[in-house]
Amino acid sequence: MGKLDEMDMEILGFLQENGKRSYTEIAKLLKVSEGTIRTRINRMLKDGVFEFIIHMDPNKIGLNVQVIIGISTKLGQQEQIARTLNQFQEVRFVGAFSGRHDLILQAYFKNNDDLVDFVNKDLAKMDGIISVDVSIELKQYKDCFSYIIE
Amino acid sequence: MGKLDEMDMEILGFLQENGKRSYTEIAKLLKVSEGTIRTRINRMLKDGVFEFIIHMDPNKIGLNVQVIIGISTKLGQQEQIARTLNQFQEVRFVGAFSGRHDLILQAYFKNNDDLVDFVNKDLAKMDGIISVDVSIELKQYKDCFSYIIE
DNA sequence: AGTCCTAATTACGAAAAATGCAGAATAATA
DNA sequence: TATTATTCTGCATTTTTCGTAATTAGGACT
Repeated sequence: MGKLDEMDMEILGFLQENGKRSYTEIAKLLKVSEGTIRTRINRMLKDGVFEFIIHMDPNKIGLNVQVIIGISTKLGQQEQIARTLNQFQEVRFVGAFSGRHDLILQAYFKNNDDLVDFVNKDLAKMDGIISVDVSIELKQYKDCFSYIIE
Repeated sequence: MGKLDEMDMEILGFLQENGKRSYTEIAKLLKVSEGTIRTRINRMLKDGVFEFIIHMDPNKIGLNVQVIIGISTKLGQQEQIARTLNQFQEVRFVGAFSGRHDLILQAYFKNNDDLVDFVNKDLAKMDGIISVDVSIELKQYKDCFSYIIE
């Protein structure tokens, strides 16, 4: 999988501003042909460099309780716990981390009851969890997906 | 801003699988006209229900150090600190939380040096920060954007 | 029921974009 | 320089989007 060159990064730069930009428009901006942009975008998609998605506002679709949960796990059980967490639709993000918590996850719930059920039933059932540290989001200041620095 | 009905949620359900689906395709799937899908998508975009974006793999664009940082702030200075954090390109997410940390942020860096600079220079300069708890991502298990549960 | 009003849906032609490929240009290697 | 592989361009075809007008559906009210 070849490395990205300057033009690839510029294409990503335009797309991160607006995922709906057309090949044609980007081609005009970069003064190359439409086919060039198309080839490069398809290659990057194939290589998993990026994907076209939608970003929904959780609150607007009824997911009003957003949390970040730090989990300490018993040695050797981290991976298995992470895989179990993966399977929950409510869980948006799971990662293994160095630092205070072994695993950190982000999850969205309709309401507090659903969160409490998740923590007290689903998490409580899992073997190998030492401790759980729940942080409930009170206010969101930033949630952006444009992290190419030009 | 009206509430979303069943068809809106179905449209979001299709788009969350693939942000490139066409009006035409979704229309066929839901057995309505293309114009209906277009009208509804445009209304949801106007209302901020969702947006079309790309999701880049940080590692594939050279951002190999991903962190979650918890920050404890002095009373009354949280908002101002959050706004300062917003301005950093490296910072992808900032929220105010209940729990152990007042603010939690997610950020991506090219390398450890850039992370260290951010923590020891940028964060250290900010007034009102009591403590900082850096967790470095070792492995990502899940990072998905499909959180409509059907 | 019937009328009025509003919002949602459909229909359709025109413009724009995506797609599939062939051929030209470019770069890389021997 | 010749050769090969890769990238880029140009163009015809198909598909999608877009603008808009006509139609339909659903209330609210008499």
